[in-house]
Amino acid sequence: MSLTAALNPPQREAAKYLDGPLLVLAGAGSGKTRVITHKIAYLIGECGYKPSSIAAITFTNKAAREMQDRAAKLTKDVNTKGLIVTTFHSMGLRMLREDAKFAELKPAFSILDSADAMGIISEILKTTDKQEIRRAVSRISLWKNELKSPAVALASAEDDNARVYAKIYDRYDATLRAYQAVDFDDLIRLPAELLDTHAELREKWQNRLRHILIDEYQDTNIAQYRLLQKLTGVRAAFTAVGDDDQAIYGWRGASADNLKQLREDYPHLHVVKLEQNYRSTVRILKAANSLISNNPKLFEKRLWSDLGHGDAIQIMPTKDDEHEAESVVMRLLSHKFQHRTEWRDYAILYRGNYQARVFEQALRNEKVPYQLSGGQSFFDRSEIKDVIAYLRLIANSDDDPAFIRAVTTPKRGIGTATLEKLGQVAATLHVGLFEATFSAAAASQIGERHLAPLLEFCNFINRFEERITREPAGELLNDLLKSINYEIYIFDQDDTRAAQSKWNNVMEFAAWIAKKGEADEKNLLQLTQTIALITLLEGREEEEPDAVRLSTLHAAKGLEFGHVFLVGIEENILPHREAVDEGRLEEERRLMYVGVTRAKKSLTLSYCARRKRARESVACDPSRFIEELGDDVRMPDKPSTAETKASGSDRLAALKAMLG
DNA sequence: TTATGTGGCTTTTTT
DNA sequence: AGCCACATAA
Repeated sequence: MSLTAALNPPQREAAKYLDGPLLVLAGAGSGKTRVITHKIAYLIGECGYKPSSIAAITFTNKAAREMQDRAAKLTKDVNTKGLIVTTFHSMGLRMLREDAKFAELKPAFSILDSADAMGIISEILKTTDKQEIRRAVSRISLWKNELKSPAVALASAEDDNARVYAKIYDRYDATLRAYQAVDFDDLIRLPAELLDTHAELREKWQNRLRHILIDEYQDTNIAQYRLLQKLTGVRAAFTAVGDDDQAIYGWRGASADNLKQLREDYPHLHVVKLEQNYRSTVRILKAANSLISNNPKLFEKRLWSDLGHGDAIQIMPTKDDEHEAESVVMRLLSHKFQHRTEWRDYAILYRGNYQARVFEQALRNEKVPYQLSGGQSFFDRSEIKDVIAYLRLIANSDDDPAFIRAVTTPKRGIGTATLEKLGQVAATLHVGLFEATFSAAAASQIGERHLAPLLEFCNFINRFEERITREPAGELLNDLLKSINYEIYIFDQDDTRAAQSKWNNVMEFAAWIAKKGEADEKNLLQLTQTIALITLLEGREEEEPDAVRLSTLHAAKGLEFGHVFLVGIEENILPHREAVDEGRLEEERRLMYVGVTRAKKSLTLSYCARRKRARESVACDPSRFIEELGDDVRMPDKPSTAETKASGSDRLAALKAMLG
């Protein structure tokens, strides 16, 4: 039995094509992941590739995990051990750890998260204005994603404004180097630069990897593309799979131009189009096609489906955000009752994470199990970040942001004034805060009363540093938590309920470390070095297997659901106001397109007449995108009165009565 | 100098 | 509802 027998002709062509670079233009629901997993199976099972010579690269850890699962299932009789399935960022991290010295980094360098990055920028700019900081961070990020160094950024700056930002970029990068730290963008940019400048590294990696498959290619940026080019070299053995209509990461430096660029850079590029949609009904697909036809076309592509017409797309006008959440949940309940579906068949998708709150409340009120995806990561919670700060500092004593967080949490009598002084000492000596603590200058400039706790803290860290590679990760972490009295600190800080939840998170983290340490035979140092890239969902996914999914549109890409509710489909939200102001309407439209094409059987859109924003209530208009869905989808003539709060609860009561 | 309490202000998307 | 700046107490 051929490993590609289950594919349709273009899918099979894509899976078996090995004569050079391949671009698969795969519309929504056309079997992208299927092609990639089958190709992996084919390469290993029929072409004799070693699993470890194949890399499949995705954008999120979740997608990577799903791909790993599907590939493993498909190749039951084929051994996939060693197969590399990762995100661009973890691939880059892997390379950078291995070849850190070429980048003048110690192997235990730290990875700074966005909060750390914003903190550094805030210091440089001497401001706390979030808007201003975010502008600088995003500017720098875009430069990094274009592989532009601070010097190049400065040279190519066109006005004073850009020159100022370029100088900030320069100081920011110097700061990172001093901390022996990298940010998320560096995880792509530095490996790409290393391969560019070091032939020996190029050779090493090109020999190791014989075929690379990239999912969601439309969302790659220049740095990622360059990394791919350097990894594949002249053989250019890669399969890029993407859909320009689903490019939604332009703000992160991704550009569908990369799709065009491929054609120019690889004249022999073979292109396969997948146009049959196996996911959605004709009605949903028609609306999606109608919507996206308002965007200029890069590659001509016509999606079709033979899954029947299906239900009409529903539009739900509501009074305000609370009413919207209640109405959606109610409609969901009645739909589930009528169709005998599972909770997991439903998804509620929205533009911004903040929109989730009202829906969570409404779902909780009705005891509907739900799972929140995207949003704040487990590792972004303050209590987890506290613990990680200790680990980071133990691993890398140059990591000043980690030092500051750890030394002040829990409070140990060291405040801003002392840290300020220590910072000055460190700056004149050109060392980190940790090392500066032990200097003669510190002894002379910082009073005994404040220096003593500093020294005690640093010695404490040193003692753990000696143990970190020797003792089991779980035990050592528990020891650390006990030593800093973290539980007491947590319960002092918050009321019992909040504290308990925080402490539970810490315990969950500790348990996760212990388990991971044993399973992968990794010590605490090794675990610390990968933590920054892992998200909450990895460990918790199975807890609530049958639950309604709450997700941002961005985080929903690549997923599909029987029944989808797109909520808050209003001007200023989708499309987002700033996106409209800055002329980025097309990407907003693609975001809407991604939402529409998540649905298999039914699609419901909702919007509010008024919405609470900050403290006051503001009037809202339905999104222009609703009209663009085509004649088949009609706006109701006037805001429906059928679904007011009162009648809503009545129907809900009736429904509950029926359910007994 | 450090730790804690209060009032004003705010929300795009993610590795 | 949460975060930050600022003011005040220890």
